[in-house]
Amino acid sequence: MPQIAKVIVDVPTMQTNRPYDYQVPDTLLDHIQPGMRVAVPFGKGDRLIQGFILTIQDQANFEGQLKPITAVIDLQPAVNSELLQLSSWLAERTYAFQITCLQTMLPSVMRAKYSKTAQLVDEIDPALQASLFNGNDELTFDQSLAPDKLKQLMHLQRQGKLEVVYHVDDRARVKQLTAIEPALSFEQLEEARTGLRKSAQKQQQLISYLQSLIGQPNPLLKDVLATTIFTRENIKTGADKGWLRQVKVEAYRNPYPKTVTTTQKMALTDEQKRAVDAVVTATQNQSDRVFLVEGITGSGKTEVYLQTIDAVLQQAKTALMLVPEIALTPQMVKRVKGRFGDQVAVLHSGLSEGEKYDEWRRIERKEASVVVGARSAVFAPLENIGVIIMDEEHEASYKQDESPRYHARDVAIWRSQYHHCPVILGSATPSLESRARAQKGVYQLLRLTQRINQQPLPAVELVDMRVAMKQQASSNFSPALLDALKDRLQKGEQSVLLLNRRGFSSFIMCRDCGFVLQCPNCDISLTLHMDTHSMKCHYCGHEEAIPRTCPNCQSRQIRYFGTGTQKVEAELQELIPTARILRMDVDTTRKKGAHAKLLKRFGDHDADILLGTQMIAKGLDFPDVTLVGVINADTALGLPDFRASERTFQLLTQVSGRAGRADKTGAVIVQSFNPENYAIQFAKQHDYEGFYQYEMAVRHRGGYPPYYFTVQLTISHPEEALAAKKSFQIARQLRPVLSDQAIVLGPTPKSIARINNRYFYQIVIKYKQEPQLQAKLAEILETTQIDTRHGFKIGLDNEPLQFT
DNA sequence: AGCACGCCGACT
DNA sequence: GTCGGCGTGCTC
Repeated sequence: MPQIAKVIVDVPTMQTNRPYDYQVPDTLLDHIQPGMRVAVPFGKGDRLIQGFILTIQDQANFEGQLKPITAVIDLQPAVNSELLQLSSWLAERTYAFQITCLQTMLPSVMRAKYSKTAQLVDEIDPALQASLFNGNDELTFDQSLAPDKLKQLMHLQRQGKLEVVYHVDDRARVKQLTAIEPALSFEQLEEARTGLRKSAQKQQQLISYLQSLIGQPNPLLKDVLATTIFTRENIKTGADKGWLRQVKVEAYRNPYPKTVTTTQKMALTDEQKRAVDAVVTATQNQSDRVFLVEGITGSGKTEVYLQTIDAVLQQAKTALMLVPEIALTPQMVKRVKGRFGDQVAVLHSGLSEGEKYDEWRRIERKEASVVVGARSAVFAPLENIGVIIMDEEHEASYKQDESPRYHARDVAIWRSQYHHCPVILGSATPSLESRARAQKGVYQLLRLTQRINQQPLPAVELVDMRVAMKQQASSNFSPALLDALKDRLQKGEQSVLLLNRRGFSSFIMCRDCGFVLQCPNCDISLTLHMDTHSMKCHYCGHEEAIPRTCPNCQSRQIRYFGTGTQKVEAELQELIPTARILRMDVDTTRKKGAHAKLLKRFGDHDADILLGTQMIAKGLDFPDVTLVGVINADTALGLPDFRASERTFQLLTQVSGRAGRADKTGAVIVQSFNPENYAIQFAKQHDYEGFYQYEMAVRHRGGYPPYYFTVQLTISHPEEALAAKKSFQIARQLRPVLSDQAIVLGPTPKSIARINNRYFYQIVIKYKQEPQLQAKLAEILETTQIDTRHGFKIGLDNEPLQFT
């Protein structure tokens, strides 16, 4: 019976976003399986591309002549049945191509690279061969190939003297090392010894050494050379005489070679114990319940995760723990590895491609049963998952900002339903979406209100910058903050300074009264557009002139808001010349490992003040930091995004938690032009619940998530008028299928209206229940496919986090 | 994406 | 007359 494989091909377009039928050659029949990568001919020229086998069946849907699969790339399926199903779901939910989803789930080295070579199949003029092929008979096509040479090649191809050969290169390489293995038995070696001269001391010793290896695991050559008296030459002699064999062994690139000190379970508080018990009970009952652990900083959320993982491992299941990229510090890894040892695999962007591949293989081979990783680790090929944990679940980095625009939280919940296991979402400041679900009973709320060390949360002092500016204009430092910094310097204690860089220069604020220009219709800040010299609302398109004086207090001190870290560093150095300042921002942490190095230097007291952007707010824990200063609390508030308050609250709460975590009490100083703003006030009080209630009312009033679902369409074109026209055309198509409950915002131009010479427009749909919406959006994507030929790009983001 | 087919302007 | 421009259609 002929076997037909349904293959998803690596051609990310709308038209090819479906399985293609291929014939399975008899030679491949016995080991081909769904989930394997294959190389298949595709299109007129039969160029070779990578594909994924979805299913194997005995009937083809396609009427025409089927092409055979050229080769199977994998020995084992690269994607198991669960992840295959997940890729379909993900493609549908995020409006992405299934091939893009499949590639996203795998380490990047498993994505094929393509190349094309020209191969001579007949004799040609030797002079031509010399000039074209440099004397060889093969030549790779690349961008450096001159057009006239290309012409000559095509001519030869038409004459049948040259063939174009396509290559699919799997870059997934297994690292191999050489090991030493005795080739003879103990007795045979002894026999070999008798043939030696007495003086051949080294060889005698080598034989004894080989005898001692029998029954032992084969040592690596490099270890033998490093730890024994034998040289490379001795080993070679042994191999030549047939005493030993040099064998290739697979090795993992180990990103954490240092042995970690084991750590012990900590005693749990009653609250922690209750949380662990609740989740562990769920794991025993195979329940796919979602728990929201709302725990203040220092309440020991991590210990709850670790003990839950421990219980899950005892049930012979596996565990997946997601952590935001910036929180995935060496300290964090050490803590988990210290508890669970070598069965932990770590996946994050700091690893090389090869290291990621090796960690992935360890998981796939069931050598690792605990996975710790950032967003994409949610696709780790674990089987029999017992719990999925997502720390800092409110973090925006869990949402991928390119296709497939998935949220790791949604994937985690999907997988938990597949594995019948619970999910823990943990945060000191849960996203409103999650907290609201806990309110409705969709998730189960577990609160940790006590700090482990029984210390009070640090006192937060608000400094009104409107007042400070009057005394000392144009300084980023209020007298209060400056005095506190000097005080810590004198005591030999450390300080952390946060510069909030979000919303840099994009909005304007009055320096006298803190007034931020708002849209009259939307309760959202207007964004400054320098290209059109106007203030615009990104939601409704409202536009007005840039004010010269403050509409609130008539001051002329109304201007763009924003400051860079370098400028602040220079200013601070001038104000406190003796302070050793460490600056941490995108510029100083670009290189691999730079982030960790900076943190280590600070931990080693190489500096007194750590100055940085948001990245300093996460997870770092230095016992000698007794002061946290926030230079500008309000910049995020000026963003044209309804989540601005939520982000500000989260950020302030997080940095506050950095102060005085050990025995020393900490202080927090927050500079703000809007000290009365509710997000800042609730953060000062460490009152998440209060903020949650208040913000929910604001969201309710404005009709924003979690009261509404949202979906964002982005339309772009090199010509602005065409982008605008197409957007309105799409909006017109949408309205008829929507109910009265749905709200269509826009089309409006995006805040950065032009990127790479393309003009961007967006449409945001807010809705509660629109059964027809998903299908209509998919249809729009389909029908606008023709337009991509004419320079249009249409993108869809389900539940966007960024509205800029 | 990338390849072939197809239909119009400036060259041997 | 042909070479080659890129608009259009299709890929099992």
